[in-house]
Amino acid sequence: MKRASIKDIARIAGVSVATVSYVINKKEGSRISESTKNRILEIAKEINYTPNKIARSLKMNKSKLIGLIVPDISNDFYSNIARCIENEAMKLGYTILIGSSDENPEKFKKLTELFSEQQVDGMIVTPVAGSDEAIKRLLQDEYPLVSVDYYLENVSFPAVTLNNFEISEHIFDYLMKHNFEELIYIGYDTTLPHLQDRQQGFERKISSSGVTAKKILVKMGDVTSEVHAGLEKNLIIGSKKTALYFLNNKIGNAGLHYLAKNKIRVPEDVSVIAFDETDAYSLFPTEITCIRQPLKEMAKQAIKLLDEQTAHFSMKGERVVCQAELIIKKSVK
Amino acid sequence: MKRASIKDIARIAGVSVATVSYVINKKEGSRISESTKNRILEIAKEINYTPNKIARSLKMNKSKLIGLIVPDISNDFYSNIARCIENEAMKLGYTILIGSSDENPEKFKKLTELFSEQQVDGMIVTPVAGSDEAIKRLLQDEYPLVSVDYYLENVSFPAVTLNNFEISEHIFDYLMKHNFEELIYIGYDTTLPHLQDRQQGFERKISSSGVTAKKILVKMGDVTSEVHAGLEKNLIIGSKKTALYFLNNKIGNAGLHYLAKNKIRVPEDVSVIAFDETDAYSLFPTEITCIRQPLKEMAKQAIKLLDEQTAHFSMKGERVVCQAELIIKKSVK
DNA sequence: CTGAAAGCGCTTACAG
DNA sequence: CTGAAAGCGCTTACAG
Repeated sequence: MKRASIKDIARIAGVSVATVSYVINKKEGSRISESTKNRILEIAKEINYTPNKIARSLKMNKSKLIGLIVPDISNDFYSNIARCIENEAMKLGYTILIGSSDENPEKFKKLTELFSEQQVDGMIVTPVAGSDEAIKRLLQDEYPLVSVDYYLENVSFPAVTLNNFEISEHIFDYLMKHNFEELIYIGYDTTLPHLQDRQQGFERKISSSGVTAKKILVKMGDVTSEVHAGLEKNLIIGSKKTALYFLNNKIGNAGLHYLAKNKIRVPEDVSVIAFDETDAYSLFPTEITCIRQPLKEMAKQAIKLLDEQTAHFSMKGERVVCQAELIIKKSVK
Repeated sequence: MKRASIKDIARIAGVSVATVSYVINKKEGSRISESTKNRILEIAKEINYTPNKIARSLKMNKSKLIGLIVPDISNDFYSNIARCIENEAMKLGYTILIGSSDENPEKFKKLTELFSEQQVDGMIVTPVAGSDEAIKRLLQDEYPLVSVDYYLENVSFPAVTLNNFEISEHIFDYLMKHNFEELIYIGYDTTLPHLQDRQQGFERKISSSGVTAKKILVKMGDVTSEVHAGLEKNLIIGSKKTALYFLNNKIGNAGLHYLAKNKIRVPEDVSVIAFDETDAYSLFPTEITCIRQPLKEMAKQAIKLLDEQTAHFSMKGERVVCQAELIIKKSVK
């Protein structure tokens, strides 16, 4: 795998490496004669030259690499946003390094270290509970950083988030139009603020309305079985007119799985609203009313914020809030 | 983002960069005195030193980067295998660069160029129709390469594949035990050999059995609508005892979506077998009998083959065939 | 219009 | 036990 270098071209063309470099990089400022330019370009093609970006990176102190840390790239939501980020990154000439943290702060830290050693120009991360330390460290080193989905309260850096609180309020209002007697909402048992926002938006409305509401919180590790157990215990078909609100896609999947398995009809027996819009929902007999996150927009903003950071690092911690959208289908009656 | 270098440590410790390098890399051969060793390590920690892998890569001609090219990282199957590859890669100290080709040979080529410029140590790819040119080029440059899922007939390089032909034969035998009068199978309209194997294994059995079988081939671009149209036309509920065989996860999703939407019961109205095992299937009211690909095993083999290639490049083109498994659930009666 | 030279942060064979 | 030096493949300010 011996690759041709700028030196080889220079030798063959009988010019200096500087000249070759100028030609390859199409610098307009330094004017090389057309003839040498053409000769160099021809030789480059002939010997199959491809630039060595690593050498370039070393010299330029820019790798054009972005590290992306998600909880789990095999999770539908994250693979979808990763795809959007990939697209936006490519547009600006960046390539994506990917790592999954499994919501584990140790792994998260390892990944940040790995990526920073690989000299990524910045990272897009979804922090996890306990990752504050690692993040502060990166910020201390003035590492460009943007968080998507999650944000942290006690650390200030740019984040692309969702109007979680407001959309949950909105969902409550939407449900209330249908006169439900009981609401059951299922979320994570977590300290992560963006997920708490989702719950609290809903809760604020509940408390000022007097409707019966049951909250089920599940551990991140064992979503499926806890969601099933929670519904088993709390969902009594035929007693009251009930709506379910699943606060993210994993919970939504587990919840719908439970309903499918137990032949509980939607919306005849119970109504459902689920956060996130995933392909999987389409296999459920009823089209699911859901909350769509504007993934493309979020990805675009994240890359933009990151790219700005690479130019001028700032700790401002501006937060870009994207607007989630309620997609009304047929699962609420 | 000025980072400490080996030089800084050397200066502070009053030793040469060579000494620092030896200590940092824990070379046992060259024995540095305990006292300088400790001093260096302490300083490194104090000034927050992290090695610059790019400089190391340049010198060593090894980046510890692997490029992964899949058709679409947001597709459930590929994000799952990507996750497995990530895990296996990490074990050997590799980091993953990701790119999606969208089954587009131009994009595929771009990604190979991008990754090779980034000096990846090798690539794991799923070739697409028309990517032969780009692949040959890589092979010419003696670029370590492994294909997963897909393989190419006219180009020889290591591949991790599935026993597609045999598992389809096996599925036929399994279905025949249930005395179906009609089989409908849906696959891609493609020249890719591994997908043809899936069809042909099935077809060989059909022709020697005399059972009625309908083949539906759909274009890769527009799976959902074509699957729906195909089923609309060919699936007549109540006429014959029928089984459906979906040849991959995208088709499986589209097919099950059609059944769910039209309230066609499984297995009462029609039986179903689907390739791949995805979370999405769990939202379907019936547990789906499916073919599980051993993703972990495939990832492990892919990384192993690639790692071997980086040590000694060979064009042998050995093919590792992994065994798919029929997971019997409740969708066949 | 072109080249010599320094330097990015490392590693390593060699010398002492 | 430690250091001087070359070199990986680039870029770029400077000189001519």
